[in-house]
Amino acid sequence: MPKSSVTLVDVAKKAGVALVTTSRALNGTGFVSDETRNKVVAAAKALGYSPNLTAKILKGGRTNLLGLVVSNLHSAPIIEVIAAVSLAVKQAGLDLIIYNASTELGVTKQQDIHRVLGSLCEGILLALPTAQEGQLAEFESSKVPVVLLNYWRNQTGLPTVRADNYHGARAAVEHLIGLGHNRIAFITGSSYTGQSHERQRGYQDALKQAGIRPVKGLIVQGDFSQSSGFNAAQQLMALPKPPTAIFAANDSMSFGVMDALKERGLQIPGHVSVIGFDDIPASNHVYPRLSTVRQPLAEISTQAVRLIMRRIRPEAAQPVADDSLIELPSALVIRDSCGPAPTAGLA
Amino acid sequence: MPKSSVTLVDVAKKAGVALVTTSRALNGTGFVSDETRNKVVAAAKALGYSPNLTAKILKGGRTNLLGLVVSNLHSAPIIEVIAAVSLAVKQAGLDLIIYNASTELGVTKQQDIHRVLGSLCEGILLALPTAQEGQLAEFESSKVPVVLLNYWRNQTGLPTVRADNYHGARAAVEHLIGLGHNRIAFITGSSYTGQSHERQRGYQDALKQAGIRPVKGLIVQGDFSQSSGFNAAQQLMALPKPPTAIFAANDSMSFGVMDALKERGLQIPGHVSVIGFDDIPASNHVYPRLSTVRQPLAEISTQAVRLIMRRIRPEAAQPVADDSLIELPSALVIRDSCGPAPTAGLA
DNA sequence: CTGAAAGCGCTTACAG
DNA sequence: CTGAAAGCGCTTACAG
Repeated sequence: MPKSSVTLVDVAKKAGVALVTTSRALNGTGFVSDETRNKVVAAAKALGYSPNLTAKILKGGRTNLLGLVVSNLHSAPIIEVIAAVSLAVKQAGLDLIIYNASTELGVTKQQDIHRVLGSLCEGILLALPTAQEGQLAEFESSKVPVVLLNYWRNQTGLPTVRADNYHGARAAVEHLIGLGHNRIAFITGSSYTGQSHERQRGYQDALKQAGIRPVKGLIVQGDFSQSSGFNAAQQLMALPKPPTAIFAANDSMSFGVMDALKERGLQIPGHVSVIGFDDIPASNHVYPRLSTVRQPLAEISTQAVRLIMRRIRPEAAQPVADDSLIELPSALVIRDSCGPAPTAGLA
Repeated sequence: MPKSSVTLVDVAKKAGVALVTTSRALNGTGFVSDETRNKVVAAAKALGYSPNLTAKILKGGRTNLLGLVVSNLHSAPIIEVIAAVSLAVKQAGLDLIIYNASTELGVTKQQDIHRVLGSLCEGILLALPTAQEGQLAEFESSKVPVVLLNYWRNQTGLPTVRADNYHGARAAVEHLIGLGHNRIAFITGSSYTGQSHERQRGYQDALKQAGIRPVKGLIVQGDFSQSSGFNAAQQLMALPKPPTAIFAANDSMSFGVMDALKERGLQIPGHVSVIGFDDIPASNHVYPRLSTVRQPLAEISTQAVRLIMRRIRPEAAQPVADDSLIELPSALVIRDSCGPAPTAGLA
């Protein structure tokens, strides 16, 4: 039984003052003479006192804790989000607790998350791209503020901060078109996050705008994984008229595409151009360096934290009109994986 | 003020029974008639009651929470650890809270971690390869059980579960020697985790055992990052007598090595063999697929959770002799990036 | 500037 | 099977 924690009364006794004075001395609340404070602080230190957070919370005090729920640790963007949220929360002077709600875990009932985080945290950030309506319901009636990050799947009453997938995808495809490509393939991601759909819409509108007739076979189903990108590229390059450029719905699939292309002895971008979406750190390290669309993950995270903070510390926030949906622009990042379309004569 | 949470007394009032009965009915503790239980459950549901975790904790109840502290989200192995620990904790019937103690966050004083996690969790797992003695001191006197994962940096009184880096590295180098290589380079990781040191020791002993004279210039300093692997490989291949095989202290650096080799037009493993350490998921997806040494991260995580569980739920554990240091074997994984040493004649 | 009292929401003995 | 009481460790009014 490691139940031997020292409490405030122990410190009070040792310092020879009242319990309440001890509390004040340690928290810097109210008036305490310097002499008393020093005595108390010394006693606390001598005893190795550390306050019991839960008692504080129960008393209605602020926990200074924010919760972040994530559902897929094996996705590079989510790691960026975690890092950025950690930093933003720190800067706001609070602490962050992360909860892994991976569905692989099976047993994870959304109710658990809410029970645990709901009574511990002052606010909750949800990075749950695949969450279904039912899962969100619990949070919609939550007593603590909740914000959604990069959520596209359904309508929801919850405030949301996300990237503009549509215009980012358009920019990628327009870049390719500008390089002279007109046989441009698209590899989709999993359909259930909604993000892939937005990117596909951007792809299709860019083609239409340029007067390029869409070709059915040039859209291939992927699932955001590197190997699905590999397979999709295999399939595309086996076409009678293979594409000269491939736009994958995320960077991971682009890596798979590059591998498949290299295995066929094809040069990037000499023979085929490749462009991705996300701009994860690895994209700047592969060879050739991947052109892609940058999701403003850091800014999304910062804004989401700002939204939460505005709700839990209204006194420190400047009023803003409407912030129930913030959509941040994605930016084209041009590196080395896209080049001019090979001329027909040489192809 | 979202202070409108329904409490046990609300439920009790609505159900028309005493507070204590409500508690029992909801927790399945003690005797409650089916009729009463049904009434209570119905009332709780109608009110949308969700128990206040902190009050439970304060009463000395179990929190059913374990904490995991990590320090570098941008390392692939740590992600595996998080995933595996999440799963193991789930299977043990508890919940996991993750705390990001990245030093990039600057402000993170170890004390915060301890204060927050210490009063919330029944046990704490520390995946802090770079932690210094001082940082660990706080945890050594902790009232809640603490276990270290993959810690090598210093001596510590804390129970530790880790991979056998030394024999894993030896196996990697012996594999290379078996393929006829005798100019084998080693790229170190950051020195401050202690892991790189162990791997280097394995490298050196394998060479010695085979009667291969160590060459100073064949050991190059890296820092576990992909780009440091790239640079190290550049440097190595610029040597008058470049190596025919490169052993990098982790997989990320191996990727950098491969990129550097490809950029020089060298074939892997035709011209140069490459082997890494970790076996992160990407290693099976790069081209060519990377031979490496597999850290038993999943098993390390499982064992660490088992250690904690034994301490916080002694009744459910079978007694074991000594478990203050568990070292799990690393396994050689042979894929496509290592081949026979090019014969001098052809080189 | 310091202290005695009440209470946060819950559970654990102790009585019926 | 059900209930009244005490108390977990702390903080916030309320009095001196």
